[in-house]
Amino acid sequence: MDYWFTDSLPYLLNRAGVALGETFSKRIARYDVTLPMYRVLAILRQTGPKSLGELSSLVSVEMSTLSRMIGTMTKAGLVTRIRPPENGRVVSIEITDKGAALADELMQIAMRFERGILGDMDAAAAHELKTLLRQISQRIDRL
Amino acid sequence: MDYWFTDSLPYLLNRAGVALGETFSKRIARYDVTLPMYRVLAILRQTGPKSLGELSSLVSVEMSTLSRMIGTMTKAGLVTRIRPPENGRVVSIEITDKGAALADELMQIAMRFERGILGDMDAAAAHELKTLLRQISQRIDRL
DNA sequence: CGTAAATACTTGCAACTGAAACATTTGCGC
DNA sequence: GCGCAAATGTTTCAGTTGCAAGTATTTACG
Repeated sequence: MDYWFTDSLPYLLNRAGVALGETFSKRIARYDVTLPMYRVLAILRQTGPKSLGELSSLVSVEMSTLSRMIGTMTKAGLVTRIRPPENGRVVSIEITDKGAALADELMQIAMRFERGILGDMDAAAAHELKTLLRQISQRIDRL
Repeated sequence: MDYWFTDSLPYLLNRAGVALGETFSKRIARYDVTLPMYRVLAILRQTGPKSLGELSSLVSVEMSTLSRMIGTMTKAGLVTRIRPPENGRVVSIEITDKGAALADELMQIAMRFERGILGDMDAAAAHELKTLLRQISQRIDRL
């Protein structure tokens, strides 16, 4: 057998992803935000308003799930749903001041978290890793 | 701001992981196996019987979830639960012949799938990627 | 040896998820 | 313009998940 499952890319990717996600989730739990919520906030904060569909693909979350999530985030005062006059079937999600402040705070935590993990890793290697991950995503999309 | 969320490691990792998982899940759906089930089968097939706890950490799935999953896999005749005489509180999960045959078939698909993604990527780069992913997991475990 | 603590797993329950059905708005062909 | 198909979100419902509590077995300790 020339194939070893625990050396396969999907396995290693999942393992690292789950571990990272779980650990980071704990760090932000006290802000009453889940990891996907943080991702939404960070993206809105750094790239401005987005439609549900755009957000869905950016954060890799099903649209139905995201729709509900935006509902609870709206109740929490972190984002607002806006129906743009020029296109009535789109919903534009915008971050509130409160949401932006929270995003800033959480991104500080994320920065430190990432440094803690990549910290003593060769900077070039870290960059290489990210480049490869981007390539993987692209290749799958084209598949 | 010297931090760009969509360039962060957890984001890129999640994005690639979700995309890979979704695509591969579709490829094995017709065998009536979910992705986590495939992982269980592959590990059992390649490394022999495992306790629930071991499996849980190997496949990154909660033990309660896994316990139920093993239940349905047992009903499907893919694995068996065995209570070893020497330690009655452990449950040893063993793969059946049917499960082994399925695992072999699915691993062939996984092999081709991985080749399709890493195919035209530099072999050294692919290896580097895996090494880095392993390092990430280790660093988090120690965190 | 008997009881308390630890280990390993299972189950109950509330919350969450994904697929399908539904609703609304837009654009296209005529 | 009018009807119909496509685009975009929302809601419903059945199935799944994770946490906490429960059960069973083994180990430790007085």
